[in-house]
Parts: sequence; structure tokens; C-alpha cells
Amino acid sequence: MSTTRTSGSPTPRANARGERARLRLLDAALSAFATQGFHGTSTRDIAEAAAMSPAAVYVHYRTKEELLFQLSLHGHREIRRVVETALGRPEPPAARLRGLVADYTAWHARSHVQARVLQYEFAALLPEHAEQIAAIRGAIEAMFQGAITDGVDAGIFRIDDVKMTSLALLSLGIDVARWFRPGGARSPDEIGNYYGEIALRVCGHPGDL
Amino acid sequence: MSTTRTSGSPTPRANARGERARLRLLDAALSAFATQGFHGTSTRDIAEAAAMSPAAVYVHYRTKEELLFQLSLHGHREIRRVVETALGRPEPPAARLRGLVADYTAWHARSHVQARVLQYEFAALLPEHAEQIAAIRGAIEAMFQGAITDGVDAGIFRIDDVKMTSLALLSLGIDVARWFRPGGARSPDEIGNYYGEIALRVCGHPGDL
DNA sequence: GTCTATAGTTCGATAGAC
DNA sequence: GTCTATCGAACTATAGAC
Repeated sequence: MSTTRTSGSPTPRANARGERARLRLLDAALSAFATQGFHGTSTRDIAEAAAMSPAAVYVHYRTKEELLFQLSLHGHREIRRVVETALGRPEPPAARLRGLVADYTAWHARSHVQARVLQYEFAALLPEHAEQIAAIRGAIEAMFQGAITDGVDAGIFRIDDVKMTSLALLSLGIDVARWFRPGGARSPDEIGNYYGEIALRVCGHPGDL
Repeated sequence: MSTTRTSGSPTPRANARGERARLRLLDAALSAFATQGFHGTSTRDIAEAAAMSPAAVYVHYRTKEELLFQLSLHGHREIRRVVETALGRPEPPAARLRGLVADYTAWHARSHVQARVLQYEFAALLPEHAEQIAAIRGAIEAMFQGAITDGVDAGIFRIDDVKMTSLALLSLGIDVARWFRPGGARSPDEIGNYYGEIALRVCGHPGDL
């Protein structure tokens, strides 16, 4: 993650103390945005949670929106890496799609706090930042569609509409961030595995029934 | 929908003019909450969109949160009615589940503005109001689980976990409110029908593959 | 880099005339 | 029921000392 530097520090690399403060602020903002939303969170909330004065926030981040953008950018890159890793495994199309949906879903459960912010606070981003995030989302969607198309071309998936099916599988994973609560009946991995099987059924994979 | 009366009007039934003003405010609040979120919307935004002064809002609603609660309550009752109607049809379990998911999903596409508010602004409700809404959500989830269990008992669905499957089908419908944009490639009914078929596949209904 | 103090704005909600 | 005017609080962000 290439963080945009905001301070006028003369050294090219930030010192350890400042770096720790930056991370504390990101962490505080993440929790607050996840539970109260971007607009429901004040910079004072963030500062207090990070054990700093309200003014100290602005030494590290120019605006409250920049905090949201950094969180959203980092999170989306993390999801993209999860997807790329899942698709990088040398497996046949069915196992690859199952693994993809399983990993994507498990990530949304395990990182539900992070996921809530980047999936549901998108509208609070500045237009230029939203555009950058939208590009990553597009890449993720394209990879899902590619994984489905692979199975169709191999003759093992039977579906009418690749794009609609892709949207459905993405929805399954994303919405987990909305309802998941830690300490529930199922662990993130269990939910992921279950949803991976569901994905094969959705794609009409014969061997799965 | 039994609206809570807020004015001190002496007549037991509000007059037509006041009723129209109330509806204008609800409509203005709905649009604003859907696009900017509850906390991102000011009472001035709502008043302006309803062509009223900021003060006039408070003649009809005690607080901004009451506007959200009325919208959320009305919307959740509407969804519950959609689900009840779908389940009330005299059909075998498979057709009933397909119709249920189709109607539930199509509603979230057709009423995506309303759906966005009631699915994603739940956290902004006061605790006592959130509790009331949660009860309706619980009833809806129970009806989904019932529809799935019917198919399992009839021996036509093959699934491992009724609750998890129910959550997945609910997620499919709800998340449509997040990504749906009018004028897209598919109409709400088409999306609903497609998702109805997906639901049968998710439940492992043999006749569907 | 952190603080105290505060500028300047906007917020939710109310008072009181008509 | 609607308005103008406004209260008091909270907001984002900045100034300037250390």
C-alpha cells in the first residue's frame, strides 16, 4: 500500500513514532466508520480512540475523507490479492471457482469490520477517489466472470448469464459483512466452505448434486 | 401503517394538507437517506427537497430519526407482505421457494431506493425502534427457513444447513439493492426470475439441472 | 509531532409571529 | 401549519506555542 504522505517532514521516510500514530488513527477510524458510518463519525471520535488531540489528526491526514480513502484503498487491494491468489492455484475450473468463492466469502467474514467500511461507505468518497476504487472493483468482477467463463468453456457449468451469475456470487460474499457477528454458530472458514459449495450449485456443476 | 401522530392538532384525523406535507417529507427523506445516508443528510436537506422551511419539519416529525423509523417500519412491513403473499400461493415447495426468492429479489431491485435505506441505515435507529424492526426481520427470516424446510421435508431439497442456506438466499435479494441501477441490462422482474432459479439450484432441487 | 485554543461553519431543534 | 429568526451544541479544520 503506497500511502500518500501528508506531513511536511523533511525526511523522505517517516519515523517510527509518526508511523505508529498513523496506524493508530487508521485503526480508530476503521472501527468508528464500521459501526457509525463515515458521516456518523467525527474527527474527535477518531482522535479520542487513537488517544490524541483532535488537532493531531491533521498532522497525518489532510481530511477525514483521506482516512476513509486510505482504508478503502488498502482493503480493496487486499480483496483483490485474495481473489488473485485463489485464481492462481493450478486447479480445474470447478475447484477454482469453489476456492474463489470460499476465500472471498471467508475474507468478508473474517475481516467484516474492514469489509463493512469498504463495501458500504463507497458513496462517501470524493469523486476522484471513488473512481480509483471503482477500477479495482471492476478488476475483481472481471476475475469472477473469468472464472465462471472458464467452467462454461470447459462444458462443466450450465448457466444462462455469466454477468448475472457473477453478481450473485459476489453478493453472497459481500453481504456476509453485513450480517456476520463473531462468536456465531459458524466460523469464517466454515461459512466460506459452505458458500463455495453453493457457488458450484449456482453454476450448475453436475458433480455437486 | 399506523403512523405516530406528532402534532397537537385537536382533530383526531389530520387534514389533507398536513397529510400531503407529511408524505412530501417522507419522500424527501427517503431520497436523501438513500443517497447520502442518515448521518450524511441534514434536516435542512430534507426540508428543502420538500419545499418547506427547516422549522416546518418539526411540526410533522419530532426528530430526524423518527423520519427514518417511519420509513424503515413501512418498508419492512412491505417486504413482509411480499414474503407472505409469495408463501400464500398454493404451490408445491419448489415452486413456492422459487417464487419467494423471485418476488423478494425483484422487490429489492424495483424498490432499491427504499431498500437501501431500510437495509443499510438500521444502525442509525434508536434502540427501541431497532428492536421493533429486528422483530420484523426475524419473522421474514423465519418464513424463508420455513419455505426451505418444507422442501427438505418433502425430500426435494438437498442441503446441509437450513439457516445458512436461508441467509444466503436473503443475501442474494438484499444485495441487489446495493448494486442495482435503473436502466441496466436487466429489469427487476428478470433479475427476480433469474435469482428464483438460482435459489432452486442452491437448494439442490434435482429437477432444475 | 503534539498540544491548547479557536476560527468559521453547520447541525438539530425551538420560539414566537401570523 | 408555515414562516423568520435563532439558540446552543457539534462539526471540520487551522493557528501558533512548545
